[in-house]
Amino acid sequence: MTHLDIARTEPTKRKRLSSEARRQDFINQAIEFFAEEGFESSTRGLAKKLGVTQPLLYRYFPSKKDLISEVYDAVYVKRWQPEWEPLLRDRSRPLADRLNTFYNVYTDAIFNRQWMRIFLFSGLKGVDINRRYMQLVRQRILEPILIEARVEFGLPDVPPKDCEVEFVWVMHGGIFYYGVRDLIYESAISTNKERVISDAITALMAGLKIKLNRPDQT
Amino acid sequence: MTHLDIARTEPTKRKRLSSEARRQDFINQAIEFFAEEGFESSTRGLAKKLGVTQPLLYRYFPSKKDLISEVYDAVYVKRWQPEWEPLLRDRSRPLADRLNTFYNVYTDAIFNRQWMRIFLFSGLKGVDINRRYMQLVRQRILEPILIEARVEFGLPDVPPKDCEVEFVWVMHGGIFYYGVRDLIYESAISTNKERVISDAITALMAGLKIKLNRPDQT
DNA sequence: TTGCTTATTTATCGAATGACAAATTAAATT
DNA sequence: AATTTAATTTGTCATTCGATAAATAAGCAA
Repeated sequence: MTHLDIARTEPTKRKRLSSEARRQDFINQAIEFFAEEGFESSTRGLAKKLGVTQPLLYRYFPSKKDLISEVYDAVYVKRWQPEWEPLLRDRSRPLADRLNTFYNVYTDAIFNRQWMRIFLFSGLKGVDINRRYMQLVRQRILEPILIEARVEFGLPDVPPKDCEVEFVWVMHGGIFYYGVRDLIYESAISTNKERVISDAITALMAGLKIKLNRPDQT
Repeated sequence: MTHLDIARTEPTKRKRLSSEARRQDFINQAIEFFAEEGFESSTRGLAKKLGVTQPLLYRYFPSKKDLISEVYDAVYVKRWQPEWEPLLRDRSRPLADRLNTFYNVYTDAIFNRQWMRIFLFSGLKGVDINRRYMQLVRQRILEPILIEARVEFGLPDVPPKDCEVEFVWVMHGGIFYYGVRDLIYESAISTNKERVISDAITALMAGLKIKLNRPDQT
């Protein structure tokens, strides 16, 4: 809608972007659009948001499916920061400190309405990239945390057990779900993210201390 | 689909259910259908699953929207058990025991693919009943847990602070998200629900002990 | 200017959607 | 068996969907 042309003084001075830049702009706006309306929403709705006609989209993307794939890629792949893992593994700092820093920067990256909604939408669709993201979290975040915890507690360096990974998953999921309540359900109580994270990490460390020191079945 | 009639020996012996029973059957199958396919899916698809024609649905429900409302009601309202709260408040047992019992029966009620998917779908749609459910969880589960914890720790009976509720939310959300990983993403590692719950409660109790005893800003 | 290339729109297709009215079938009642 | 009532199907509508082809407009090079 919005008919920007009408509001504009210069008549139809259409700045032509390079093909690739325009394409990127389309993808970015598609992220906003599909995050809000869901992937079932029409390409006509998206074109309206873009201020262009619907068939033009097919000049830039072969099909709606391909456009959505680009959206996934921009959200899941391009917003993952490889420096997160070394941050968790930096043994010059106490683990609790590292965890606080990490979860603050990690949630800075993913705690926004678009990321969260696209994650949930795609999860319900059962797309493959969603599963791969979960594996990435396990390998690059949760298992490193367990390894570092054993070092911190002076325990022998054995590979993390499944039920230990699950335990860290619960804490991680609790923080993630705080973001869902805040940004999607808009029902979070405290908007003090740092505080929520530090409390969760306190409980995680206390729980890990108990759990890792207990001789375990499984 | 399925063409049950063909498999059946007696020809077209169509047992006629009472109107209300048939309606309930439609709702139950609609839960399955929309949980799997999403609420955007067609009434024709649902009719196919039911083995009837699509216009028949409009004999039982004025519109698709009304049918979906019935689905929400059946899932959110009718599966909530009022005895959960007294269970949490039964001071004849240690709180950790009560929490274990409660979370096992609570997850028995909600840890199924249908409930979870409908919860997530409706959350993304931002329907009102979703917000009301979150308030119910807070009032009937999380705040009672905090009150009972203060009693357990011999602390004065003051109303729970927001950041304390948030802390319990994180644990609750962690358990909930375990269900999401298990039933929707199908990426849970341990399928030992009881173990996951008891570990989470251990961490919750340890975290609460630290948090409730610490003089707190906010 | 002229011609060439690329971006964008107009017009349209076939399929699928929610909904409705009328015809048909089957059960219930007399 | 005849009649009434309710359940179900057939047929159809206006709209919307993703996608394509052809026409137009705009930038660029000569």
